[in-house]
Parts: sequence; structure tokens; C-alpha cells
Amino acid sequence: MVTKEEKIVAKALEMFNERGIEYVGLRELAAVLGIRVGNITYYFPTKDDLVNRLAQDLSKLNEQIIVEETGTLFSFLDRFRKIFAHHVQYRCLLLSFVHLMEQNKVLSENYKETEKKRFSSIVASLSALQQADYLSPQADITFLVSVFTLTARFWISEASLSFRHLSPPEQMAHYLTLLAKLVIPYATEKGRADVQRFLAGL
Amino acid sequence: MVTKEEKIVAKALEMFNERGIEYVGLRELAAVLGIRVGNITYYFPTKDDLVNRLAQDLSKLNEQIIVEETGTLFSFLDRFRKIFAHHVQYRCLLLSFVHLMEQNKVLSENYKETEKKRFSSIVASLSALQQADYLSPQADITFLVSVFTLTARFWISEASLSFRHLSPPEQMAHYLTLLAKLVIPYATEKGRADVQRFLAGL
DNA sequence: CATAGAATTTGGACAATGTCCTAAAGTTAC
DNA sequence: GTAACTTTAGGACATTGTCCAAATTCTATG
Repeated sequence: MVTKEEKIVAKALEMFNERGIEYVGLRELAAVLGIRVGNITYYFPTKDDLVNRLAQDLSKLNEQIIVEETGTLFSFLDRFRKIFAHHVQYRCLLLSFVHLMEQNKVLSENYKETEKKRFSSIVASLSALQQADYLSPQADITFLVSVFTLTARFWISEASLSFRHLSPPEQMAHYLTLLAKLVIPYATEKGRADVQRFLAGL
Repeated sequence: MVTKEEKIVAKALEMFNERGIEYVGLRELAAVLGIRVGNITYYFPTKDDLVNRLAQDLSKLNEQIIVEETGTLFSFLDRFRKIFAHHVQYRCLLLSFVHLMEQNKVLSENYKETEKKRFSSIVASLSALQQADYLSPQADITFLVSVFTLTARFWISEASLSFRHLSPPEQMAHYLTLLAKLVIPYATEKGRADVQRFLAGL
């Protein structure tokens, strides 16, 4: 049983991903669904509410990525592979990231929390990897986190600008390779083996 | 002598930077300038034309950064310092980057050219630095270029999300530090000295 | 089954936006 | 001084997100 609300959300995500949130009007979305605009606003009073719902769905998906704490460098990188896959699924949100954060109060409030959590989560993971002899004791964790978060946030934006000719999996592979190469200088021999294994699997 | 066109451009940049291109209406811009909307559209038939003008101005500014080919790693990093300063000046454009590229045909066409030039320019610079014993022979130039371009494109977007509490110079310093630290593993002893000098000057 | 109450759908109104166009006003050159 | 050109004003237009009241459909209860 698929509720009407779910139908709206699904079709909205589909059209937003294809043409961009800003370029899909509610009337057009309604027409495709065979309903009227007012009917959408019954379930989602404002367009932002609809977007918030999508953001919430993405958030849930990302939370489901069990930090299957094998605690290896491989599994750390693999977490980003899963996150990137979700980014592709909800790319409309990431492509309008800055825009949405400026405009949408609910979204930006939620994001502040998520950001803090994610940041400290990555710091914790990297510190653990350092303890477990995957990363050298001299590795600059803060630096690595900064570059990782920047890349994770905007890889899909850059891909949409510069690698439109590549398929999403190819784009993902490119940026995951970037992340992997990024840690190499700070990895121990053990760590480098994990990185190579990860790169081989892309 | 400041022409009316220049007044419009200047005030538009000011307001766009403050509140975002999408959130400043032409009527409001006109009101602030003490003129009517139709008067703006006389100089800039569409809002995109106005935005294109700003993009063109930024492009000219960036081109003026003489690649003062001292050919040192310091001067290479310093080029990014200058570019970042321009980004602050025209931050409205960079904050709506993806959005603008999707919508504005003229802009995206121009950008393709600029992108190619910039990419090969950075590759050339890094190769030269490798020849000049600033970077190790094993340095992965392509990797470095990728991370540099990603950072240069989106640093100000991330800053607007995560470092709003910092001043633009502080934000710049953070991301320039990132770039500097990024090359350290690939730098020779000579190169690392240049990086340290650059970091000391931030 | 009938009906009251709730949930859903409709259709239109509203203000704001970018764009467009015509007529008026102002400026310049002969 | 008048013709040609530039600039400005003012309003019309379609589109957008939002909002609302009435109509319809659904649901649970007597």
C-alpha cells in the first residue's frame, strides 16, 4: 500500500533529481501526478516542507549506515562509498545545498546538529585508526577531516559541472579514489594495504 | 564619471553578496537605486545578463593575476590567495555556482573554457614545480590538481555553511592552510620550506 | 443503512517575480 | 529648432509559491 503522500514524495524526488528543485513547479508536479496543486499543499503546506521531507529521508538512510565497527581503514573508506551512493539518490538536495541552507530554517537547524555529529564521528574513527596502526602517529587528523568533509559535501556538485559525461558510478569512483589517495601519505604500511584493497574494489 | 550602468552593477553586487542573487528582486534593486525596474532592464534585458556581467568582471579580475612566473611553490600558493580574495569579493556568484551553471547558458559555456584553461594551467605549474625540485618526482600531479580545483571552487560555499562565525580573512586562511598542507607530503625539502613560509604569512 | 464528522480534493484568489512593450521624456547633433 | 537617438516610466503578462473556502469523499457510529 503506497499512500498518496509517498507517491508525491517519490515523484518529487524523481523530478527534482532530473531537473533541479528550483525548476520543477508544484503545478507541474501535480499535473504529472494527475492531481491539483492544492492537493499537494494539503500534505505539504509549503514546497520547503516537501524538501524537508526528502532531507529527512536522506538523513535516515545515512543513519542506517551501521558503523560496522570493524575499525579498519577499508571499512572507513567504505562508509563514504555508501554515503556517496545516497548522495546520488538524493542528488537534488546536494546540488542545491547552499541555497537550501540559506532559505530553509528547519533544514539548516537540523543540519547543524548532523554536521557536528558527523565531524566528531569522523574524528573518532580516524583517531581509532591511528591507535590501530592504520595511520601514522604524526597524521594530522583535523586536516584529514576537513578535506574529507569538504569533498563529501561537494563532490556531486563538481561532478555535475565537470563530469556530466560520466555515469554516477564513474563519478563516485573518481571522488572515492581522491579520498583514498588523500590518506595514503598518512597511512602506515598496514593502512596502505587497506587503501589499495579499497581502490582495487572500485 | 560613474555611468548608471556601473552604478547598477555595483549596487547589484553589493546586495547579491549580502542576501544572495535569488533573494534580491529587480524591483528592490531598482528601489534602492531610486529608479524603475524597466530602467534596469534597459541596461540588462534579463537578470541573467546582469549576473553575466558580474561573472565577466570576476573573470577579468582573475585574469589580471599575472602568473608572475617566479615559479616557486610559494608563488603558486600565493596565486590561490589572490583568487580566494576575488572569490570573497564576488561571493554571490560562487555561492550560486551550480545553480547558475544549470540555468545560465552563456555562463556555463564561458565556464567550460575557463575551466580547461585553469586546469591545464595548474597542471603546468605543478609540473614546473616538480622540475624545479619543489615537488618530488613521485608526486601525483593529477591528484593534486583535482583536490585543488575542488577546494578552490567550493571553499566559500562550505565556509558560508560551517564558518559563518569567522571573518572572510579567517575563512580564507583556513582553506589556504588546507591547500598548503595538502602539498606537504609531495614536497621536497626545498618545497616544504616554501610551504612553511607561505603558512607563516597567513 | 443512514448520517454526522473528519479527511481529502477542488478551483480559484493573492502577492511577488522576471520579462516585455509602448509611450513619454530627455539628450544630442545638424 | 527640429529630427534622431537614448533613456525612463509605467503598466501588462505569465509564472511562481501560498492560501482559503466550498465541495466531495471517506469513515465510524448509532
